[in-house]
Amino acid sequence: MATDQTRTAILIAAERLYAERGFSDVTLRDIVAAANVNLAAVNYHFGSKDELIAELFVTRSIALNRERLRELRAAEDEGGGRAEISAILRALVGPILRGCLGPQNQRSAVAQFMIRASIESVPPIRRIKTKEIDHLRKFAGAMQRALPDSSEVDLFWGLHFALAMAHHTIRESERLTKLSDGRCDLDDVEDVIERVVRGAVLGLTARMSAAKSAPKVAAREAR
Amino acid sequence: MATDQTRTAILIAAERLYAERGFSDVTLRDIVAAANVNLAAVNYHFGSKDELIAELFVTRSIALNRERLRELRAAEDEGGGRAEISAILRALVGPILRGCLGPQNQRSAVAQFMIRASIESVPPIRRIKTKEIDHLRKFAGAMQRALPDSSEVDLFWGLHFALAMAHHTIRESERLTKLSDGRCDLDDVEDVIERVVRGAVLGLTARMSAAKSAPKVAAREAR
DNA sequence: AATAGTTTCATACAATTGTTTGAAACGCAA
DNA sequence: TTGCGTTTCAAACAATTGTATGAAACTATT
Repeated sequence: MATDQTRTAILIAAERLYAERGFSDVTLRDIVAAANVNLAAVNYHFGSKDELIAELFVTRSIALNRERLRELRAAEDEGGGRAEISAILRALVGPILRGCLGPQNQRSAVAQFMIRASIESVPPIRRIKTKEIDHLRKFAGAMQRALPDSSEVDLFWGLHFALAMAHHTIRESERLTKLSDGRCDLDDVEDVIERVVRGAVLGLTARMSAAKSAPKVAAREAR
Repeated sequence: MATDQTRTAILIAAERLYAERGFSDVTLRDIVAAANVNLAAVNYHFGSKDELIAELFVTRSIALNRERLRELRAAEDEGGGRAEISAILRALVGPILRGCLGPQNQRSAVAQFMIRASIESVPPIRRIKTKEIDHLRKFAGAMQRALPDSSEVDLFWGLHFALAMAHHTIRESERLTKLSDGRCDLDDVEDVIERVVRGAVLGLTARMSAAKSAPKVAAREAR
């Protein structure tokens, strides 16, 4: 078996191509061409195309979640077991944003692949995706410890909105650049992260500290 | 030509199927089966599959934008030419959220189709999508009038985040329900709209009115 | 060196897809 | 009714895709 050259060559090429062009645009023939291996190698080493994608997703999902948890633990340690809400959210959205934005050359295939997976939702991935929820629960737990007075529902919405802003920014970065005539700088990743975190934190903390600052918000009229 | 029965039957069936199952899962044979017409009818009436999708997208895009603008104008009229920022954002995200969430039976195929289009980004749609930016500029303009002291960049980010929260909520409604064990009620559309609008407005107005309320937000540590 | 197990390769297969074709059916004016 | 343009239809076509096959090449143990 040696070093599984062929196997890993396929994995690397598949991840890169899927990350760049999406699942629906990339065929097995594209992958084996990029990996410089024979077409039949995919079925020989992985059984089927779906199993290749599944293995890729599982591996990368673990890697991304590990990085997120690493940052979360670091933040918790720094705060003596209780992390700031902003640090928690930064740990949640930072890794994916850093991996998908910024200078082209230092973007990570892992993060870009995961975004594709979260966008396209191809069958083999959909089947696995349930596990992601367990991962998010850890962040929900940390948020609850950071903001013990907030309602659970509000916390879930805050978590959800943080991911919303992060993912949408990655997916529509081109549109935002065009809309703003380049004035929104998507290459300043740390600035983007702070904007996302700030937006989410405001939504989570406004009830307690800034409830009266935006009076008209709750007013309903139309319909 | 009579009433173009076949043509419209194809359009209706295609919109419903695409909205329900996405572009990649629906074949022309699925569409003509649902529409009860012959396979060749698609190419006869539309030229190609891509042109069918393009016509659908253009039509529906116009319909959704019209509804958004109608609500925006209504809000502006009520405020004597200057709409509240919350009303502007409500006009932006309300129509799509109302069309995609809530009771299954009263969801609109238009809105669901547009979400699919914004998610999957199939070639014929990508080519047209530039026009959407012009539409968003109108909302950016209204926001600028509502918050003349805000920087343009912040306004664009606010607009972007509002759409982020709306679209992500539609796409990941199932996950949010599961994550929160059903405690986040996605069927209460008006509540969802208020949460999205509130989140976006807070981000836009916090600098002026609640800057000191969330002190730690801007602090950077880790790395 | 010989052999057994693993891996690679060219090629073929079967299924699916969008598209085309040419004849049949239809609608309607002359 | 006749004739003509439009629309429908069944069938076939060409291209693409994931998968399977069987022989060849390779590896390593005996």
